[in-house]
Amino acid sequence: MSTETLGEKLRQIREQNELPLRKVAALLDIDVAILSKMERGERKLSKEVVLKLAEIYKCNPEELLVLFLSEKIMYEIQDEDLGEKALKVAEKRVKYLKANKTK
Amino acid sequence: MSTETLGEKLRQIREQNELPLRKVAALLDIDVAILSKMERGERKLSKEVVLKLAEIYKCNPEELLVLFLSEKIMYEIQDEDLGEKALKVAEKRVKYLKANKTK
DNA sequence: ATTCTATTGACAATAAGTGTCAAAAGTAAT
DNA sequence: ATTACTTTTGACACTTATTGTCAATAGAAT
Repeated sequence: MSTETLGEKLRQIREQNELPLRKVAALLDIDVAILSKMERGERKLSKEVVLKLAEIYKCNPEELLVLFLSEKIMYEIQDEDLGEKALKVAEKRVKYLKANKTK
Repeated sequence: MSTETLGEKLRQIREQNELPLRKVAALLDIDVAILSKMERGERKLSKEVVLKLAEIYKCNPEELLVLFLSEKIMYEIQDEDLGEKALKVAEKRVKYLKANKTK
């Protein structure tokens, strides 16, 4: 199982594409320092940035978005003993909401 | 399936115990207004408040805490299409962490 | 040494969350 | 309808988080 963080994965992709922070930051229209921190997990990524990065690197946004969301989730439950139970309850609710979306 | 919010459930329990907001708020050492808002979902509940309420109402804290955590999770994924996938990834990671906790 | 890249920390600006209070609204009983 | 009690609402100050900007520093490559 992959235990890579989103930031680490994004850095890896950027290096594969041989793009410097400078250029990517320019495309994102954010400061290099922020992007650097995002890749190292010192600053939070936003959904918008993740989507833009998927475009820039021409990769499937879904995988990145799932990782992005799951990290936000992990952050909420931290090391709670009841984390797993809470996840299961959340899953049931999401399914319920999806089933009743149109109603 | 229960689609009740934590606040609604807490209000219900309080009413079953026939306690006014005033008294519970005093026990919690918070303002009545805040408790009122918490029960109606206008203010966020904290883990501490949830635990204290479980004591006050003499009910099992686990159920309340699971609901508390799952609401925080739901808040993060909102109505994201990928929410369910993200939940599954988070679950895998939690299990992984739990398995490697002592290492 | 120079150039390009990346990291760090300080700082200000902004947004988000919290606590306090008092006025207003709702409820029930007499 | 007045009284007593409970609850809701909104304004406000206060604190805490988050975010953006910038410049100095460090690292790597040539």
